[in-house]
Amino acid sequence: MSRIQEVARESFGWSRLRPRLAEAMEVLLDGGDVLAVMPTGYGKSSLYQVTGTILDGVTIVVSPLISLQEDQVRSLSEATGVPRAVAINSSAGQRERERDWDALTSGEAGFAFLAPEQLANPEVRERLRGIDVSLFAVDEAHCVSSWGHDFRPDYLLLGGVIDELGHPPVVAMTATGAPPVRTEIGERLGLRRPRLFATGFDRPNLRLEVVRHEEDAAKRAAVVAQARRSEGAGLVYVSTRKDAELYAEELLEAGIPAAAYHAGLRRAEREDVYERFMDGRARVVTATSAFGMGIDKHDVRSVVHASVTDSLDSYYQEAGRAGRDGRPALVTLHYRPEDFALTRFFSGGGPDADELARVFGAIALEPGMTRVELAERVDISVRSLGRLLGLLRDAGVLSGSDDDLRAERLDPGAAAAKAVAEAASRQRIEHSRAQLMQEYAETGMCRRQFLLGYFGEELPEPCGNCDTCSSGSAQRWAEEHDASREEAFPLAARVRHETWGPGVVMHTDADRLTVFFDEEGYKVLSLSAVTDGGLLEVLGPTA
DNA sequence: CGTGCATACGGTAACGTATGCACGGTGCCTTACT
Repeated sequence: MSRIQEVARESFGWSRLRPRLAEAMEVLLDGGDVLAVMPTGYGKSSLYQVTGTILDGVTIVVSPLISLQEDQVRSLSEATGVPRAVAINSSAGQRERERDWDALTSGEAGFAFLAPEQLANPEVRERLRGIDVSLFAVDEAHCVSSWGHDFRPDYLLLGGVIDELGHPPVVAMTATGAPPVRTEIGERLGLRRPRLFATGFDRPNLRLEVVRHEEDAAKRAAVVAQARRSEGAGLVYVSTRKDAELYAEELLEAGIPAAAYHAGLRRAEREDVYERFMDGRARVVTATSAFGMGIDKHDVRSVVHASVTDSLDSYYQEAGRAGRDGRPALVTLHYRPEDFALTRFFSGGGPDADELARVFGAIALEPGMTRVELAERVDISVRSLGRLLGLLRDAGVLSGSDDDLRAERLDPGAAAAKAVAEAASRQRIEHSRAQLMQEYAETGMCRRQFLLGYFGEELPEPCGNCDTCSSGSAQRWAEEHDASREEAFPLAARVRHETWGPGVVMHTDADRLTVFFDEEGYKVLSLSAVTDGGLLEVLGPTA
């Protein structure tokens, strides 16, 4: 413990670490795994920075964005008496990359930042085997759950990489994550009895508001009006690139220094917008979800959503960029029920059963092909192959690492059918997350009570700082739903439903019970119906 | 699934309405060309 405080103080200049951080570091130094769910600004990064400095050997840090990796390397280089940090990614030339690998092998460098795509590369993994890895950190670990399934399937390979390295202590860090997301991170990474460090989610200085609209024009006008009259730095989150541009134009015309941000901009433009937002030249940024990770501006006074997001996890992450300085800030969701069409589209259609069967058949016939060879053989892109392989793995018909795939003894058609069922279940889960977003938007209860409940925290009284509290709706809701608390379904209890199968109790308030079912996702049940009908059976507490 | 744009339609001129169709987010990486 004294060594932890000493390194924190002398290398990083922190006079005193938060007790929870120091405790988590002790777990890591003892060889244990840690799942840290802590807000931005809490000092999550110190977990791998301090621990990695104390441990001999190399700390691997998985980081999703190259720009983030650069920030992280810079941050370590400013500390004193800390091993050198390198980022291994496509922005470096051949020669520089060789030098970095040499530094890692010789022990001169002690931190390596990589995106999961790097770790999917067999050559990179071969090199890692020649290095003494003493700590494995996964930053922004919610990406495992939100991106692993389709967008960046290599996130699902991290568990295998950790195994290959002999399972050094692993720390997974994220600022957001409802309990099912945490569970998934732990399972996907193969964490061993991870110690969970979850700090409070409540941000009392954020005023929460929701406005429902019927007409698109009315919604647009309301969003613009609010962004115009907001004070200080503001963010407007939209769901398409085109809308980001449109809103920015409209605000500019109204004399508001605004700028659009989305992934369609060139890198230099993106950096420019970011810098202008940071120093205040662009007071309002209208952005897609691309604007987010790595952004650390403390005085954002408002976050306006011009549409719903795919889940409350995403919503609270984006809205939570307001008021990090602790001073009052306003977060407002403007939505139309039609907005959900887009989130449904983004969650994707079902996979092609024929492609799945071809992939499976090709592996059964000739194991040991690389991904590129396999993609050529079955004539699909390497990218969609990654997604199909993930599905086949999850369906339990494929095993082994990527360079050594093994197919179960099964008819390709049957294997494909299992994978299709797996995808359908995943889609139901996605859909249920959007459903809970809608429940939040339409609830009469205190918004904060609802939101915190979603993240597994209880707020005993209505908060007094949201629109339903101000309108009196939250109070009425609390009175109407003043059922004596039913303790038959305690928090985190493992349950089984007649039709939805096994699940875990996420939340109870008054007469409602929220359960996350393994294969269906969230369901909000009426407590009395469940109790009277005997539909839900308690299997026991979760481990 | 919803939106927005282009084209077709009807009935004889211009223009509202109907139908069809493409498009919609997030980032690594690599390799061939300017």
